[in-house]
Amino acid sequence: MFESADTLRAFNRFYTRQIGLLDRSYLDSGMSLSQGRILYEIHDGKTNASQIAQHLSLDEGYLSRVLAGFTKQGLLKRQPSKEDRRRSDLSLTKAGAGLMAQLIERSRKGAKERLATLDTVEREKLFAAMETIQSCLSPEKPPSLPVELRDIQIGDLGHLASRHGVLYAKECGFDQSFELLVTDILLEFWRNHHPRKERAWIAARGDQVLGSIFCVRIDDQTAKLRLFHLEPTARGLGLGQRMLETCIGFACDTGYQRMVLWTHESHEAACALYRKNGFTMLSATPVHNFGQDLVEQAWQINL
Amino acid sequence: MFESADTLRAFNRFYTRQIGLLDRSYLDSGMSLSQGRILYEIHDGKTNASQIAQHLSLDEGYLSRVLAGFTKQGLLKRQPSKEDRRRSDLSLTKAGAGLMAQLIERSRKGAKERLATLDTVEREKLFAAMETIQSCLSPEKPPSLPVELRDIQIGDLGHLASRHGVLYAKECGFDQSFELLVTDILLEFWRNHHPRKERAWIAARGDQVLGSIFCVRIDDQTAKLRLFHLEPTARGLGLGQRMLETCIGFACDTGYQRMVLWTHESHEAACALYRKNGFTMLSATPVHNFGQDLVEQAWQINL
DNA sequence: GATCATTACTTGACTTTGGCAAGTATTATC
DNA sequence: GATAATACTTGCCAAAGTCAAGTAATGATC
Repeated sequence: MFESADTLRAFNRFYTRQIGLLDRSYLDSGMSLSQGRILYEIHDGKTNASQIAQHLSLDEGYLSRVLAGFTKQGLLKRQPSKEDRRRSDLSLTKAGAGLMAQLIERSRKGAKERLATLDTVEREKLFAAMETIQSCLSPEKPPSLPVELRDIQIGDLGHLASRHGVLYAKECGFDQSFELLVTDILLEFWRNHHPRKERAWIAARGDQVLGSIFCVRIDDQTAKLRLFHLEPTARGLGLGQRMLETCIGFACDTGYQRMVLWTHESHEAACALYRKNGFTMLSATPVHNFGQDLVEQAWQINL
Repeated sequence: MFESADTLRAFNRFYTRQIGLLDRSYLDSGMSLSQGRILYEIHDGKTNASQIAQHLSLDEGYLSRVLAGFTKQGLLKRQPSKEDRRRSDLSLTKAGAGLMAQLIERSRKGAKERLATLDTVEREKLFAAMETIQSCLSPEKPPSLPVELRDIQIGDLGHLASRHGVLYAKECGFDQSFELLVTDILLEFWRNHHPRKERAWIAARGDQVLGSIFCVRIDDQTAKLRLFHLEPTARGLGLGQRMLETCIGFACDTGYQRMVLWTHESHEAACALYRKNGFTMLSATPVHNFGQDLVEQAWQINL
């Protein structure tokens, strides 16, 4: 059986090979990969041996000898540290810095060659992907951005219409008319919504939109829940519950007596959530809509 | 000065470290990383030594000795191949397969631990990123999908509105009203466009939308070019020119006498493209629109 | 302020890794 | 049927890397 961990393992194998190609005789310098990495770390500002040993997880004995070798070749200066006389302060000599500059140039050239087969679009995607991986796998990774429920902003209208259209097409086979309907609803909301009695929340992490929920006014006593959706990848995190609570809470605070909503029988997860939160189903009607046979349901909750 | 190649280099360093952590004594098996990789390749179905040597870029001499070692330890069976008697067919013994299963289990456990800190959304992003990197950097990578100019489909309406809204907000400081206007135009097009006299093209690579261009009817003699845009990452590939040619070509074939368009002075790249393709500017009018002071331009070409 | 533990290295002794070149048997190619 | 190429194998060797023990300095504890 396939496990998601295998995806990570496959990538590790892939990138191990990728790096292996750069390996033997680091950039034709006659240095090993390890030596090159050590020199790079000094160039990069590491000033003592144990830092480097830890960062690259190298044996200190081996490192010690490599550093002695560098010193002998005139690439490295070592001075006993003033703060801590056990340590040596490491710094490159002119020759060392010169060599490093050469190596960096060569490494850049290699990287450029790799990138040459890619156009701008692919390159952007590649870099974005690399950043994602680094931020996900770094042990010091900043705790992932919190999911916030924010107000609607530029770009959301179209994005929500698009995602509703695509997801309902994929999951329920809806045709284009559904996207148009959603667009109409969104336009109407933007142009005419009552700022205090109506509100939309976008669930977002950073600039990634995960879902939406709207509360709109039917009359002074009745609010309507609309455009509730969650991206498939964001399901199962309790986010739907949080959004629903927020929306019901707003309707309560605003003074509505009840909240209604329309949905379809096939949305089982959503229906379960409505029921759990105190909604009851008022009616179920077979209809043909958006190119599909559906059972439309009306739900209500007293606030 | 920073070069984009440095992004790749930094990622290589990052992942080298990442892999280095798995390195010494491969998963506590007493095997080196290389040995572990070799065993894995046999498990994975490689049946002869030169295949493995090539895949892992290892020395054949070294490989030969490692395989001899495995055989001695009872992990590996080697039989002279029937098709080619220079080769040996490699396969794991029961003991070898058992060890491999253990190692895979251990490796999975490690991978799971890594992934445990991530939630579903982040994991999805991580896997998508890994796939991107593999497909970009694989030497055998399928030549990147071609950019096609396709018809409009479900999800495009909202997506285009959103991207127009966001890009114009970012690049020109436009306010929300622009996204609403674009949405109206798109809705109108979807609902009422003349199937033979009007047309939209979406520039897309796979499921990634790169830009759009529309040709709509003003009257029997006059076509109008609308909603021409390119994602920033897709600029400089000659794609704009291709889209413009396609659009003008369609207007010609359809029997229009001329094509008009509206744009703003600040869109210098687009204006240059229009001029290059035979458009002339008819008028320039200062206006206040979308929250900005703009110079609106009308352009025309005789077909 | 003496003692013990820890850190930052160094050194010696050793094993493993893996590169290079030369050799053998087999197969492909012209 | 000669020549070239492939699929290994073997010997030789240097470099890479490990392990354990040692020194000197610092930090922690009572």
